[in-house]
Amino acid sequence: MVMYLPEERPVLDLPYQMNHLANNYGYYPQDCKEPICRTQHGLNGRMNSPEAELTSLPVHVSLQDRELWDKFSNIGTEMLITKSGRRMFPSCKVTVTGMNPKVKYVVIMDMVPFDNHKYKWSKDRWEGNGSTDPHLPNRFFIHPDSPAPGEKWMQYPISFHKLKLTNNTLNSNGLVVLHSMHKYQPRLHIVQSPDPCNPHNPGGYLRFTFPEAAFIAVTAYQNQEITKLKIDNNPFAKGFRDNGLNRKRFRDNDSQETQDSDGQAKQDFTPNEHVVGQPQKDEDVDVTVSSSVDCSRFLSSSEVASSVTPNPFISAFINPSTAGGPSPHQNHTILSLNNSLNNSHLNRLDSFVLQNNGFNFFPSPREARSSSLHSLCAALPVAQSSCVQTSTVDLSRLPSQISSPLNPQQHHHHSSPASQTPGRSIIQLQPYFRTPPHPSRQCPDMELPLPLPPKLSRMQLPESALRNLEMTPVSDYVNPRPLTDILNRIHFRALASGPSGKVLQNPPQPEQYLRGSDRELRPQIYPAVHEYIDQQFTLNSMLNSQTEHRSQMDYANAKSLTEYYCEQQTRK
DNA sequence: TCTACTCACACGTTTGAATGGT
DNA sequence: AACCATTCAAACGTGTGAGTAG
Repeated sequence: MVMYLPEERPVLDLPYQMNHLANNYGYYPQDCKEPICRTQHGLNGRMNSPEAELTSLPVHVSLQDRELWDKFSNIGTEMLITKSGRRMFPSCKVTVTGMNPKVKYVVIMDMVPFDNHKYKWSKDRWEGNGSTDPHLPNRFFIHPDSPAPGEKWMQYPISFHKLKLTNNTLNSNGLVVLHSMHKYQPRLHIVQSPDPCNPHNPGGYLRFTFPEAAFIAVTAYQNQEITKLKIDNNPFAKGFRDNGLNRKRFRDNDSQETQDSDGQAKQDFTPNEHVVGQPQKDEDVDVTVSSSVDCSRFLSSSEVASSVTPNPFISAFINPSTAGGPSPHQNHTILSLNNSLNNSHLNRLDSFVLQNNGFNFFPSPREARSSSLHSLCAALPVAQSSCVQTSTVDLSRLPSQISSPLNPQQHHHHSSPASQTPGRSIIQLQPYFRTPPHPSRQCPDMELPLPLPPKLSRMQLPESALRNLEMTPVSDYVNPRPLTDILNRIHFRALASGPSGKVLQNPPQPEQYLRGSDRELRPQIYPAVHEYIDQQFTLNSMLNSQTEHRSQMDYANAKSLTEYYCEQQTRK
């Protein structure tokens, strides 16, 4: 486990080191963890402690590849944004602990402004360049494996490497839209599916931000050291290593760079490196199994009513009769919500959905609108064993300590701005499961046939992990735990995506799965935090928009995802 | 002139279909 | 027929540098 010592982190000589917008709480002591929990009860705003499920769990999140992130952060991370979308490098990979292994969760990521400033690259450093452009509507990247049981989320790091950034506001291909020359930081949302056994329990909602993953969005790299770091660490950029000598186009150019014995350009940013307590590479044995799901759809507020297909995972439950069944490449959804979505707009959306579906599940459009986050989750499959309870949190009681990612010494306490945080912020939810869960939910998912896992990419394994595999003593091959772990994880993913693959003979039992807390490597731990209510509304609104689609669903006959796919298979 | 941005390009990786062997 | 390993080509991800717009 790697302990993170904020006081010892290097201070980057950049303007605007303080993060005024990112309600971020990465450095709370664990007992300061405060959740967001939404419920239809508890108007008093108090957290009914024993009843809280997700929010009462010791859920912690830690960012993976801290060594790499620190290298970038020490220089000033830049992320390329292009019209067609660019992946992040490093990508966000997080490990989660403390979830209920049996309860299903939706994991979402978005980018939030780091501060109120626009930047410009001046010679060799970033400088402030006026105030920020109007913030773009949030677009949320729902992890393609969502929903999945906590057991699965905790088993291996959750990778968001397929998240793409763009500066094209018109792009509707599932990209997260950012402003160039602005600073952002990733934010993770963990949303618990509500328990159909207990309609009064809408589950909970936690949110985490990662200040050391903050970056400036650029259309072209400004800092050559960042370029060099990317080339040296991103396998896709191998063609540019050796100072580009591998490239035919530049082969004739003489390089002035010093080369090491392997012909690799030496990195020269060491003066700024000050990585505290980072694991040695050889110790870094975490393995991330990437998802094979592709990103291609998103849902913006303006498109809510225009028949945009939501996440197939979700749509399978929204309308099982029309969903297309399992696909080798499920789309996942990015939702775009405009905070300024007004009531009239919402009313129009409600009317549209209700009228066009000829289906009046919601007692009223208003109720549909207020259904919020957990209405979406109600449509998601929920683990049989989940018996979560209702809880309420009084946000006004929560600490709001903010730490600057680049200058942690500047920790300070500050209370939530009155403009952003009402004294007591209670999110009310309406549960939509009105009947007991389908009897087939008595059958645990584990009994389903086990599809074969997709191929493991060498690139998705850290170099150290590869070295470990290559150097593993013979005796270790007798008990190849890493591989079984990988297969176990893939098994879990496959369960979530349907029994469409091949079958393994001995599917592991749930008890065999590693708990996240059992992992050896636990870098920076992020206790859960609360957020300002307006930001809650952003996600709230986002999920409301999905709720509009849910109106097609007959909740009385809601099926689990695996159940649905089983039916699809049987029909074939 | 400067800055921010777009695009085509070359190179490397990933992916899945096709093929052949057991 | 089923399974497995290998091969191959297309698709994709990457930074570069020339060109463009304001």
